[in-house]
Amino acid sequence: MNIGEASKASGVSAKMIRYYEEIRLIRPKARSDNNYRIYGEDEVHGLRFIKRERSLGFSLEETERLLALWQDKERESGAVKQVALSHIADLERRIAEMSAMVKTLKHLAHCCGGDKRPDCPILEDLAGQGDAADEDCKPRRR
Amino acid sequence: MNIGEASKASGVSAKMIRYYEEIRLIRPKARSDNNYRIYGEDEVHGLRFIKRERSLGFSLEETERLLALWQDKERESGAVKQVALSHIADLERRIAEMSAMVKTLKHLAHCCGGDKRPDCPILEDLAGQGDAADEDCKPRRR
DNA sequence: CTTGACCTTCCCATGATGGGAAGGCCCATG
DNA sequence: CATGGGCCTTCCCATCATGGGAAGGTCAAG
Repeated sequence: MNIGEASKASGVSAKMIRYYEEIRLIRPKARSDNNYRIYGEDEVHGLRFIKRERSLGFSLEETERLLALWQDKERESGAVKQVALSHIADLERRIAEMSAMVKTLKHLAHCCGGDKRPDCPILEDLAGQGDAADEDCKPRRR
Repeated sequence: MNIGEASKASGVSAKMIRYYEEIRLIRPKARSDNNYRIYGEDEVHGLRFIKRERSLGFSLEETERLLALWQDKERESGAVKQVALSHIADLERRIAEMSAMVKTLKHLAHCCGGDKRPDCPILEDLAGQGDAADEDCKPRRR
């Protein structure tokens, strides 16, 4: 199987397959006479594994660990679970951060007339004059 | 004010102040005889504005737009609100993506013994043999 | 006058991905 | 057999926001 065929079979772009090789995640089974990379079913399976991990937000570093655990038939499932739990915690921390941003922004946007007038509590807050903790919108001049 | 003093006053690193200058977000008021950048209160205010925007997750591109609107006293608040709303939508999309990841991972982790045995539904899912839609955990051999 | 704490510019690195150039290989069609 | 198109190869560059560090200039305190 060429790199193009492996790409189609796995859903991973040829560019990325070469990159994963560079950082030692996967290697082609062999090179053909004309120096083309040759892949088999195992490699394609590995690529799909990587793709699924990436879609779950694992970094390539975590991916490397999980890939090693996957190939180690003697692994302890606790090791895998630990990687997963730590990743979950990381995701939840980022979600909480972004949710806080959304909350603040929604409050500001709610208080902003969004019309043709220049008064804008969003800008006031960004400029540090705002009072983001205030539940109510400041009265606007008419 | 030197770049170091402006950095302390604004909370933005000197490195970043220079970078913001390079991409034309802010400029020092002047250069001193010895070619040092000189900042005034206005510039520090601008830096704090940028910092607050970044902390709310705006990209530097959005930051540039909001900064221009901030400085434009004739702006229409609707323009600002639109940037904010679009950013909120973006954040919410990313939160939803990550929440879906967390949900899947939690299910998998819940089903994983996390012990010394090698059986691991997390790896099975990653390998594409799993059944992530299944609400229940598969029975494990004892 | 030395020392240390600043400042300047310039280059490099991150993480994951894509774009593109230059050159080689192979197959099908004229 | 020749040519063209579609692969493949390697190599370099760009992204986004940030930091690290080198090499060299400047300034103030001891």
